[in-house]
Amino acid sequence: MSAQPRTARGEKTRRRLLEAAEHVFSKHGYHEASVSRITDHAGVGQGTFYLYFDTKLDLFDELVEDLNHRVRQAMSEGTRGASSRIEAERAGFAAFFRFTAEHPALYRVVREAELVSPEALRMHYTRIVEGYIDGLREASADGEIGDIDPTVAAWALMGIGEMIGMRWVLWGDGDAAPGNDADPTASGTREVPPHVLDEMMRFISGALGRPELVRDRRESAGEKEES
Amino acid sequence: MSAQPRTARGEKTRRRLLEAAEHVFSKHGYHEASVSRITDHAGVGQGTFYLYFDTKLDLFDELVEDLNHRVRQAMSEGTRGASSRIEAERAGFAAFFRFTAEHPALYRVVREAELVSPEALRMHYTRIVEGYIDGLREASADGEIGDIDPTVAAWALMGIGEMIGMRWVLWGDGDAAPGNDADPTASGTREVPPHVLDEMMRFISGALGRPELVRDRRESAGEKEES
Amino acid sequence: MSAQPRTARGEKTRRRLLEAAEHVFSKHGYHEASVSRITDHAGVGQGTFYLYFDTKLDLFDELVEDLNHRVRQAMSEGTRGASSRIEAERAGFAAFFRFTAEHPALYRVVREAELVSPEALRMHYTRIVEGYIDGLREASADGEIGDIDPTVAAWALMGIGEMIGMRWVLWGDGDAAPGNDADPTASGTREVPPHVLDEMMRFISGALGRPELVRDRRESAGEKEES
Amino acid sequence: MSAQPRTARGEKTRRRLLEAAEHVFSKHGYHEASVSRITDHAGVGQGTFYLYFDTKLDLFDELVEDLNHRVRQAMSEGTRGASSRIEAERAGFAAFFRFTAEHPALYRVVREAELVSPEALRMHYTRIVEGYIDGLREASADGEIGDIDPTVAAWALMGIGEMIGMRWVLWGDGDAAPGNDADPTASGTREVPPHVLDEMMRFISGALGRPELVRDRRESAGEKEES
DNA sequence: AATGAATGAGTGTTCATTCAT
DNA sequence: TATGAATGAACACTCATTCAT
Repeated sequence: MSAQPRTARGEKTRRRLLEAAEHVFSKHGYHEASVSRITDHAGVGQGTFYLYFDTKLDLFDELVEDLNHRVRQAMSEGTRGASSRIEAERAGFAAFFRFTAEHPALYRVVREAELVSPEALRMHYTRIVEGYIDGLREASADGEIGDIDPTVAAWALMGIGEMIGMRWVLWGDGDAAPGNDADPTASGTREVPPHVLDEMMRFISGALGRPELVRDRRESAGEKEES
Repeated sequence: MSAQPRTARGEKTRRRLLEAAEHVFSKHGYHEASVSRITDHAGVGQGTFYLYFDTKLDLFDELVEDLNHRVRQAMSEGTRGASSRIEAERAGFAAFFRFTAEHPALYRVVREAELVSPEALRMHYTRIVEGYIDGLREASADGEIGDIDPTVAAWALMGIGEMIGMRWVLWGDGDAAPGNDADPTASGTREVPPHVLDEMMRFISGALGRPELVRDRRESAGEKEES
Repeated sequence: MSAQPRTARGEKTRRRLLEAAEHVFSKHGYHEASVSRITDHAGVGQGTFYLYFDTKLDLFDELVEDLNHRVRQAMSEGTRGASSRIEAERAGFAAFFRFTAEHPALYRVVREAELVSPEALRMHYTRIVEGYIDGLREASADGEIGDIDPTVAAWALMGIGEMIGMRWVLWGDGDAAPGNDADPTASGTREVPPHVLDEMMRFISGALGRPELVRDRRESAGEKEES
Repeated sequence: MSAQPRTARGEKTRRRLLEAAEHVFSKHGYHEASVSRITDHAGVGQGTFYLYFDTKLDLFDELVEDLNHRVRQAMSEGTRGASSRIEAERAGFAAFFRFTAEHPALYRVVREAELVSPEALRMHYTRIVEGYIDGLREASADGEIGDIDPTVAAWALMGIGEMIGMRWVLWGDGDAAPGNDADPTASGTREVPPHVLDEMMRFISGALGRPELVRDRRESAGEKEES
């Protein structure tokens, strides 16, 4: 594993490297993000990198893990205080999208991980999914949702979140002219439009076996628009 | 675009390169798949590559496009003859998973595309999604499904398919020891277990607003198991 | 040596290649002028090149020789009918500059020849210089010029012509913004400004030992300007 | 510009590369002088090159500039203490020829520059010419030479020096068998024979409008020989 | 703890040339 | 006569990593 700093100064340097890495990875991806670019961005010498990380891949794995902690925390904070499973789901997705918008690295780094560090990627998804599964199981026990297989449902939810996030957060609302090579991060600040979130939640509510919730909201909402 | 061969011999060589590329890209990803590895695999000289493709990226784009045509064809063939939207959906997913199992390149190449050729990736997803949208709109007009926003639903379906495919087709059934760097293609021959497909379809049926179908099937199925 | 065409059609193809070569060499220099660029420009297949020339260098040598014939012819035509050596000299230089303006290849190709085909370059200069020497010797015998060593004088004249040509024909009049990478040929259409030619001839007249000619012209001209 | 070394060790390495480059460029010209040949000659790894120079062209430009400084310094040192303009001119040319003999790179590199880095070449000639112009203007003000246009005269002098240098320094005295591809540097150790320098100076003296100086020397010299 | 110098294997790409048709 | 396909050596350049200071 990578060496742990023994002093406060070292601790600071290590953190600087991690932050620089998130920035550089999220902008350029794993392969284009050279160690020297990272150290330049962190303002340290090139050799310093190897004081704290064994290899570039090492840093990558750590970054994925770190991001994983952070999304999950953001999501669980987002869902705290939700009065129903569906509400919790919605809050969780909203938190996920917000996090994605603020840290596009999540997307770019994680997607590339499939080919760079498959293990890290599986761990990442599995951990998030486990959170879903727990929630779904509880909700099922409480009769809040139908008796769908929580594992399959959890992976499906994971996929929905990832794809909707990519489509609306990462790419923007689709009218934006694509091909903005200049700064791929630029589009990362978008939000998922409210009606997309609404429709997505109706989709999920139905999926989880409480169509009445869906119908309720639909009736109260009155109108609905097309995307 | 890339130069077209003017003779039958050239045509054959070009196809050999494309096939080699699919193999090498799917095994190593874009960055590790060097041009020389591709030409070696195709059994041609390195210079020959540039007779048919301007750059490595050029070939990549063409490959993504080619795969896109092929999945979509596989899916539309799979759905031909389905008697309802839900049945069509199921057949489409089954075809998609089968294709993925046989061409793991789809996954690996496409996921990496986000960082290599974003435009190609957007095109890829967008085209598949458009097919979904059309189907959903028709089904909605026929009263077969609820009035969910077809665009949002389509992207959600795309996400579900991708994630379930990654989880069960690419990774295998989860008990398999991971970390098999030696030949990541190996796990690509798995199938999505039937009950996973069943649960996934129940999830989707509910989502699309015809819970009665769900209930029906559930009752007729009698038992249900956990993943 | 390079093969000679046996038919009229072959003769035409060969000439097309030579013309394309002059164009491409003069625009890009020897190294950047690939055989394929030449054949493309000539509108023939790549293999056709080797029907008429053994190597790229072969073509280069032939081109230098061809250009040499053409400049010398242009110069001797230019001097025909001159009533004095000095007048002949002036007419010769004017013809040389005109030729250079119309065929920038002369400059670019010949200068690069030093490193590509030294023999061709020596031959080129030597032949032109020999023409000068003959003329100077005659003029000296006629008492038209002083008794300067004709060989040294001839090389000096060669140098003057080349440098003035580069400075005023190739580069333009010096006020032109440099760095015109776009089309280096563009500047090749300039002329040597008349007063530069005048001053150059006064310089040469003095050098050749007939200062009275210089004085005469200077007096009749009255004014003189600075460059 | 290219990165500057931050330590003494780096400084030494950079200088080694510059020296190797002069050697290799002067022997093979820009195109044949591969980076690996240069680094081999310098005894450093190939990657080291890019620590100090951004590109091969970068190094080339720097080398041209460096050579330019050095010739001009050699020339101005050579002319120091000359008692007349004509004497200064002679000393300057002698210094120029000596430098050329010792650093054939001047010739080969500079001539190729026309096609490799036109800007560098123009700068090179222009700077030398500016030195000439200053000297000529002074001499003209002192009545030492006629009132020839100094700019035109300066370029003419530049051309004479370059051509005579090529003919007698680079090629040797003309009897030497040409075509010595093996080591083109070999011929670079020649000197301009004294009588060639004499005749060249008579040519120039006449050109600059002080024919009496010419006559004087001619009379005192008595005889003259052919080259 | 920190660094800049150094490296060499590796990359994508070009090109003069050969050859079967 | 003419061609386009094929080649492999060569090139400029990058980069993760090591090491002396």
